[in-house]
Amino acid sequence: MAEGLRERKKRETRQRISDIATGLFLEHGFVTVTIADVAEAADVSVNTVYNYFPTKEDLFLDRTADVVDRLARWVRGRDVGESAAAAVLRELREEVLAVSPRLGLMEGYDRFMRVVHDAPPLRSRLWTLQQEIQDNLEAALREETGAAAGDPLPGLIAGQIGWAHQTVVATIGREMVAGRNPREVSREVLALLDDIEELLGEKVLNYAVRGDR
Amino acid sequence: MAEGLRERKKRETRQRISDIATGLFLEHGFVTVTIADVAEAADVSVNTVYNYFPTKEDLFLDRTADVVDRLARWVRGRDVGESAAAAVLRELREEVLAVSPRLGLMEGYDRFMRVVHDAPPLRSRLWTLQQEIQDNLEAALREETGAAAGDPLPGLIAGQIGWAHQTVVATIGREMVAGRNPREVSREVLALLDDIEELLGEKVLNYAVRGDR
DNA sequence: CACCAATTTTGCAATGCCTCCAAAATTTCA
DNA sequence: TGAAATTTTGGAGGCATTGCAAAATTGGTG
Repeated sequence: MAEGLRERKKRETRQRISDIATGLFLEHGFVTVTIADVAEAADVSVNTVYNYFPTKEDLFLDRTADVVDRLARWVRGRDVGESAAAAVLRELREEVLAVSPRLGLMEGYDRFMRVVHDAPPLRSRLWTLQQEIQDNLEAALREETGAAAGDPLPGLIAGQIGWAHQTVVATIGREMVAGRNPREVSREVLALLDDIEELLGEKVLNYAVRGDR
Repeated sequence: MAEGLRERKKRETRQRISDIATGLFLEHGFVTVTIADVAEAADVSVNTVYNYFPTKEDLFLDRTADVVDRLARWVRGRDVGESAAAAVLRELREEVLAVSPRLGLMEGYDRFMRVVHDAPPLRSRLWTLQQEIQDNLEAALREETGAAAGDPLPGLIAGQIGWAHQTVVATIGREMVAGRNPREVSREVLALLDDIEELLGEKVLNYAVRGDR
């Protein structure tokens, strides 16, 4: 089923606005660039920008749909005999070892993080994102373990796993902003992951182990 | 040395604005009430409000000076033979057992939390507060342990202890908003603290034990 | 008391995010 | 081609926040 001209143009317009906005933000910072600037550069009206993006932050932090499910997906996909925490640590190690851009291990990520760093609204947005990640993780843990409704454990475990993930991401961001190169940071974060695993309690590391069959 | 008339009036004006603002926010919510409303109710100009409070959020979240040091203070004051985490858990248990208003265990705290709950800027402010608490804790841990500059452990331990604290505070807030009464919540959170302690790793629970002498 | 200096309060203008609403332009389809 | 649906646009306005300079208040001095 072919996609209509209308849909295509909408998608293109949206993408163009997002790209131009991102470019401007990377160049001049988030606070400096106004929505009017973006609109003018994209050759649309200010209202059209608001047609596609509810807030200014959405212009910069667009592709976050897959990251909100990341931890939940990793947990649901854990191996037989593997716990939720172990699965997340394993996936984290794989990404870090592969110097994956998904975690920010890429050339130019420092510029991106710097923009976020000195724009409070963007940092605030990342916090709510982290919250969503953790909520989804908690929901996944509840489903996977069939925990009772009043059981606080899934929330607590989600908090611990979320902390580990958040710590890794934050460290990568900090080091990249500091000007380090991705491979260096990768090596360092692998060591950090070992430290993190050593800190986690047995209960955490053995929660929601996937049974046989 | 007596305090001049000028200083006294300043302090009084500031307090009056803060009180009136808090009252209005509790009554009508944070988003609904404008700064102009506050100014009019306090019988000052809008600019005078900004003279005392940098942002609207500061009108509601004023007295936060002591809370940013809380965890660091608790750690610095830990007993001989007691670890940092143990000290924080002990202090938390004492506050919860005493149904202390400092953690939100008081009649009327639900209204306060409800205002925060549905005002994104206020929640955002609380996140930065939590960050400050944790940074101060990390600094305290570094001082107390004399950890090397590059050692990631103080930061990680601060993260774990901060998580425990944050979890307790968040739970209290959630339950109070749900309409539960303080004593009930106190009992529940004591159980939660046991769960939390069971989840923490040995390394965390034994970090920065205060030596003899 | 009268006056000067420091401090505080206030008014005014402006910027920027964001919302609402209705008119104009564009695209789809019969 | 023409009506219907959709998108774009313009304009007005609310609100937080900032900057600036005038006006009011206060403290101390002669």
